[in-house]
Amino acid sequence: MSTVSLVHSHPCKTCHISDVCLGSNLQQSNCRLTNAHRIYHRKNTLFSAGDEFLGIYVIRSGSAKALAPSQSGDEHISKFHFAGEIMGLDGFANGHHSKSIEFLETSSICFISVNEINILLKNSDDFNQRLLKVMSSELIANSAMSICYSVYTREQRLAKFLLDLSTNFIDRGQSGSEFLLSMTRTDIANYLGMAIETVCRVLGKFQEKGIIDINQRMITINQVSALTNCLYGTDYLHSPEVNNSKLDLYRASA
Amino acid sequence: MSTVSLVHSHPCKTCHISDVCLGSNLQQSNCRLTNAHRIYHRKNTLFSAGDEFLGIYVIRSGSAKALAPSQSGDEHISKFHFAGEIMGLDGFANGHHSKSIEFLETSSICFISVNEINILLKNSDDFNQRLLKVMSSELIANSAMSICYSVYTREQRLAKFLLDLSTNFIDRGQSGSEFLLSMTRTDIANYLGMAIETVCRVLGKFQEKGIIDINQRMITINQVSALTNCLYGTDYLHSPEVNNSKLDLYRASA
DNA sequence: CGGCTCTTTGACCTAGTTCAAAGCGCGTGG
DNA sequence: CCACGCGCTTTGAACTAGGTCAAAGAGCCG
Repeated sequence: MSTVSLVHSHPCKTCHISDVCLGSNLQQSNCRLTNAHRIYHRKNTLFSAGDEFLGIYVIRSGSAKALAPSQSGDEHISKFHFAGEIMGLDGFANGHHSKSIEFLETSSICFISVNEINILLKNSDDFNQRLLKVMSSELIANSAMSICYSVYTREQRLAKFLLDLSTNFIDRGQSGSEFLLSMTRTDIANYLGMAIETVCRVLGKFQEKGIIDINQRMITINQVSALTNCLYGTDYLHSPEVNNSKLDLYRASA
Repeated sequence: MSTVSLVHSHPCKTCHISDVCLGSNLQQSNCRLTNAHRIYHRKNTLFSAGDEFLGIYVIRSGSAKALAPSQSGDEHISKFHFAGEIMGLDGFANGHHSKSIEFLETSSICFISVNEINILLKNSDDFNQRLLKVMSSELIANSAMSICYSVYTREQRLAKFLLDLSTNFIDRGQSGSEFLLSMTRTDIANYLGMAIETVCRVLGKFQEKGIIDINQRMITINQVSALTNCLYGTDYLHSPEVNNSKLDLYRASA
């Protein structure tokens, strides 16, 4: 099993996200990847729609948004990316990216070139399986988003958004109940397919009910159960006489 | 390069969809696949959400719908599948299918088992690349659907739906302007995230304008340009004084 | 012919958009 | 240190696209 060639490099085995990273199997072969640790800042672009597909990118820290261009000129945010996720998988289809990636905050990025990918595919069954797994998972996540767009109310969309963020943070060892949003309300509205005013109103309603506290970009989720109920249960929000402890109880027994 | 083992089999090189099929590279190795040519009928199920991932399925003829279950009990149609397409790619993520597949009409299916996939991945770079390509393309198509759900009006959704169907039929060598819908209005409504009544009304409007003719499940598209205008242009439908030849002209020069 | 599923049409109603305007926090320059 | 401007957020009021409800037509099969 050959070692991937390298220039400016960083051994995967010492990377702090190696346990979630697609490339973590590379530890075994003590491989190093070129271009690791490149830093980008807010509003920087990783690549643009139409750019040649040079490789895939692992986000080590920070966050970014994936923008799909539309004929009408404006762009649709198709995904927010967080640490551990892979960006650029859309490039396999035809050698060009169909979306752009723009960072929301200072972020550290690890690059795996097409050449390196091909070598890894040839030499590592594990890498091969992981890549398929990642792409398959993305397909499933997309399906979930489609359902969100096509049948959820705006309240449900925001509930799902907050819950997804929360589990995302938990997965990365951070607090799932208190975190900072790296995106603007406008970004959220765009991503969820609703008007920015509605985002504000719904978040306001959640806060009124005591389900969350929101201060600028700082979010505290007080009652996860109320959010899951909003998503899956019958209209919890429209029966204000039900108190919160009951909701929590209901969830625990469900 | 080894040959894939087989039981009841059919050589890929003689398959009528070999030029669009993922497995067509297998021609080179003169491989055969097990379980080829299994026939399913309307309302038959290929697999259900939660079922173990045994392999992927190529649809040789006919059509099917992919159903994503939701907590509320009802199902969302996440995709219609036609000849040449691969079904079951969602299984790579965790070894189980997240969606069900139900046939819309009598269909012929070719099965490629997990075992065969792994052998192919090991022995054929081409297969490997194709599989990534197919999944990446699916990711891109999903993004397009997300935009459709999140920002398009119901008219635009139906325009996109008809145009997509049309190009689909053309790709398979059939007429893109006259074809039979294999799905019900209810299916279309579910897929596009709208009420069935709205589907009827919009289709009725398209017909009134002379853009399409629709008779039961039989569709004739008279003016592709009007549909693309509906999708991308400014509100064509609300300026009835513009006649169709002008629209066609506009499109040709665009 | 009766019962079935699927489709169409009409009338009403509401969730969510659009438009308008004001509040608010933060960085920059004087 | 303050004032100004700018990007972002919030809130209110009016409007509408599209959903829901209801009922009737239309093909199809035993």
